[in-house]
Amino acid sequence: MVERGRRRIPEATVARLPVYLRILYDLATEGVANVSSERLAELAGVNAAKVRKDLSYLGSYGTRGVGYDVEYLVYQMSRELGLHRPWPVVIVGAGNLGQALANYAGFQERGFPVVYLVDVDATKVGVQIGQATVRHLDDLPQLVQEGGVTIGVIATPGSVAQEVADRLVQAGVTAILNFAPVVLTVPRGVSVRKVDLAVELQILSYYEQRRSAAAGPPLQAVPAGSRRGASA
Amino acid sequence: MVERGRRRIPEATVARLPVYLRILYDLATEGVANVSSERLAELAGVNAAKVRKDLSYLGSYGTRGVGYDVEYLVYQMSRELGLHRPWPVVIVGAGNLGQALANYAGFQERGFPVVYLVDVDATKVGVQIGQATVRHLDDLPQLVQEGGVTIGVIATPGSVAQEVADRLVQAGVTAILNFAPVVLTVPRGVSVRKVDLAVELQILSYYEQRRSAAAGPPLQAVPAGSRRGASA
DNA sequence: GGTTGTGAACAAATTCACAGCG
DNA sequence: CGCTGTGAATTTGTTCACAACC
Repeated sequence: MVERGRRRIPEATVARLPVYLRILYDLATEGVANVSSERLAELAGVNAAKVRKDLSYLGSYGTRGVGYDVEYLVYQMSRELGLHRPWPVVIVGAGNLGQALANYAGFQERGFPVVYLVDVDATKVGVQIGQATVRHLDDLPQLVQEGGVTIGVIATPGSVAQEVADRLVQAGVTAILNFAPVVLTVPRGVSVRKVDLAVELQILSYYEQRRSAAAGPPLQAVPAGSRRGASA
Repeated sequence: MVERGRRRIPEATVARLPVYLRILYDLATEGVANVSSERLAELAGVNAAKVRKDLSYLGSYGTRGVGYDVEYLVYQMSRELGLHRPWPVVIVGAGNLGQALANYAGFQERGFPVVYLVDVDATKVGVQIGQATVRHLDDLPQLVQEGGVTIGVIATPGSVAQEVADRLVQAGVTAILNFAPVVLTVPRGVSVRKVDLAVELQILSYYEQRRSAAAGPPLQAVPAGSRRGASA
């Protein structure tokens, strides 16, 4: 039985841990052995107190007066995020976006091998894209089973996204990353994260519009404004 | 002089408005003239009180006992988000992702025409992708000027993302959507939003790992768990 | 009657500030 | 002395619950 003292980590913190992790990897690669919350905060573009609080949810892995051991923190953080093992992924939708995602090396590198790319278009079936072969949507249950897939990525048009989600869940997938501009309904216990590219631009648009309304139209100097939708 | 009673809308609300807007468009297309906060909440996957509070930041555009006029709400919301005019976009990086984004019709449709795709690779220059022509990175200042571009999308490898951001800002861009897995540093007043695909998967991984640790490994039934990273 | 709009209660997240420890 | 870890204070976001109004 897998059992540990499982703290519940706040959502906001969970969303930041992968960012710290990437930075820690980089530091490790540069041969940096130790890092302070101050430095890590600077690299992550956040407040140092926030870093310390976030890391404290993992346990007390720092050393007072010194900082955090980079390697050890990478290890603990990876473990907590479940990255000690690969999570094979299936991408549904072999259009532009699906293909680009399948070709994106970052998935593979960070432990999310794209084992299958799935589409309804029979003419695409069999084609090799990145590490993945295109298979037919109807084979989903079998593929999920055989590939040990628990995470699905939806890269289809919005019109079919809900149906695809249903089929993914039916096939046994319990986590979905949705690129379709649609709000998905899934059973309780299934995780969904959404990436809506146009929504991101619309959010930027809001702050752009405010800028121009505030500063008087045709000017591009930056008048020391306050924080905007920035995550810099 | 552009001047209005400019309320400051909370960030969390700004991030949801585009979602409501898309739903309202769909409703309008279906010929629905009126919608209640309850119904809109259901479609957006949120709480009805939240919808009302969010919409109240736009002004009092509902009718008690009736609901919200769909067309009118679309109009007001678009105006507030700055969507009454197009925001031409330049995408930097003509790799897989950059090309997929340039081909994505949703940008154009929602008022973000991709006017240029920019790359350092001279062999790509001149190629037509979607509505955009590939141009050389060195032409950025000129392109931004001529195209009236204020929003840039970074679809390059992480290693050059900061430099690209600097050049975008230098060229006059004031909002950046960053797909590179890097924390960007930009001057105050420049908006940045980040989409990190691997980070999204790592967040899902956390909840997946928790699931398997909790339920005992090889099982795929859903034991009525509590809410997870879901935005369904 | 039905639904909005909003103060007030509550919850989550962030930041402060400092005791505790290496 | 320096930096972590964390209670306490503050800010931001969510939800409740109901008066106001059509």
